[in-house]
Amino acid sequence: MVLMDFNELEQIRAEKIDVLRSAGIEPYPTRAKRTHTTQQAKQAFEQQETIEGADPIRVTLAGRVRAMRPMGKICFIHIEDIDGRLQLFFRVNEVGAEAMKLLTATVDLGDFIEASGEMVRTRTGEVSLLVHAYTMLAKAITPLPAGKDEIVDGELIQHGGLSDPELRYRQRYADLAVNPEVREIFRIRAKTIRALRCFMDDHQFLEVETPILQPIYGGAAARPFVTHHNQLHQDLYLRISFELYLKRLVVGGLERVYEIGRDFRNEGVSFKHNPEFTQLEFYWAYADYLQVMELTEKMISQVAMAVLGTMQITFDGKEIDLTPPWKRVNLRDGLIEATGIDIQQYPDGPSLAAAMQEKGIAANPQMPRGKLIDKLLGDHLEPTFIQPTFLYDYPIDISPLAKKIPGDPTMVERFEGFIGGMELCNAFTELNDPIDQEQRFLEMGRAYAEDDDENNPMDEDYLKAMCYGMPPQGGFGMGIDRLVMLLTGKRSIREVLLFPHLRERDRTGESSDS
RNA sequence: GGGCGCGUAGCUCAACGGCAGAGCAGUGGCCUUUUAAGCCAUUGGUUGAAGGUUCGAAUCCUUCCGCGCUCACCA
Repeated sequence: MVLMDFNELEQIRAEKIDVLRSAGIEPYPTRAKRTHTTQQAKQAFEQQETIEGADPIRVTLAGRVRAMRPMGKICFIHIEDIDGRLQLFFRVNEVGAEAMKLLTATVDLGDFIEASGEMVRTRTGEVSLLVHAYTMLAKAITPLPAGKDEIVDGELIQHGGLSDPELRYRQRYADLAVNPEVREIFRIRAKTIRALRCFMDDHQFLEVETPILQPIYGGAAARPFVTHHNQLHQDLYLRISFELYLKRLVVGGLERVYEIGRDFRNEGVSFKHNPEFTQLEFYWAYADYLQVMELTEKMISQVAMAVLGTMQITFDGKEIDLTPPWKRVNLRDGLIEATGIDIQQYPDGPSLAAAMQEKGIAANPQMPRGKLIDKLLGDHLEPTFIQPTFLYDYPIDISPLAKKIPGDPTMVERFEGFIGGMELCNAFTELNDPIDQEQRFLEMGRAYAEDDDENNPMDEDYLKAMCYGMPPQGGFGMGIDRLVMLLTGKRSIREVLLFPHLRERDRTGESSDS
């Protein structure tokens, strides 16, 4: 029982709850009566101040106590609310001796309080609320993990605040309460998603929702999470992409569709991977991957402008310019330049692996050709693409849902977008030939072991949809978390997820018996 | 999963084989314009867990738990 485990500091605060109750004060009242936020009150005051002999501005503010300076018969408290901090000025003259005594006896840093009075300027010129009456709104028992801070030229300088990453992620509420820059990350995240939505809507894309629980997973090479429907006695998978469902909708005549939602992949966790992550996918009938490329650079640059007001961002100490057009690099040419290997000359895995080994690049000859190429581009191209770059024209064997380049049966019309040395998006001209698609599924099946989870099962219903006729279309997928990383300058995906996945804490403290 | 690093008071950190400490927060006192308020006094620890080496372990060794970085994995 967590409430039995109060430490000494919490015990002392919990006792103050009793002090309040015995003074006839409810420490958790049902309602608040706020009339202004801190900034509204400040603005109202500053406006009124210019008028000679104007009536005082009377307000009721509510917020969390973030600083407290009791000085005997007066007391200064800074409260913080959604849009900033404001100083409360308590004087025994206004609030009375009894309330003054209770203030210092029962109010702690972290408590939510409400105070009403008139706006004034203190001797040092700070706009403050001269408090006539105050009430407790919610007594905090656990002290915030905050150090002291000061405001210098409007900048908040924290002295010894919360920095332990584990505590920050496990107790994100405490992190948010204490670190305003963390709150800002999630404002940027919200703005980013809104800007993406606006962009898609403005381009006549219809927002849709497709199943998260799927009987057959597909659309990406990834291990799925498995779950079970009890009543139907049916295993279900959490989706690893939206692709196959969205393209069914294009078959149905919804020419432009998009979805923003969560994907789940049962894979390793890293600074750019979380088991669940947010994805934008769109499908665009009668467009090809070149049009998608143009729409992509337009979208990202416009989103940056909407969110940050600029197309110049700084990521990992590097200046990045998102202004279109972006650099375009042909995959084959890029690999020749970076590694001296012309993938065209090595039609299968073993020959390509041998060529790689000759260049001193570790390569497993057992690996399929596509995976080797993927490894080459991941190691030798991806990290070099700091400025926005489209890498285009991929080998067919790592792109089973993309359409062949006319006249070249080994390559497909596909591109990936990279920024800051990180893959951001993946797109292609979609394969719409059901017979070709069935072949690709069968080839994929052969390339993977039967028990390999990445061996995507044949989705017969998807083929059936395609048999009804699927218009040519361009498709696109992007990790929104990574875009938010770029826009906030954060190197870890965990920084841009409110509740990143962490291993379960060993609650008992006993060593595991496994 | 492998390698490296880290885990000490509520928070930020010292002590690196010899009495577990500081600042902030807390508690008591003084203080009617402060703002990292100040002054005086003071509480607070199973050093992540378990085992081992040693006269003696926060410190050295082993195992485990968690976090970080990194490699592997990751159309």
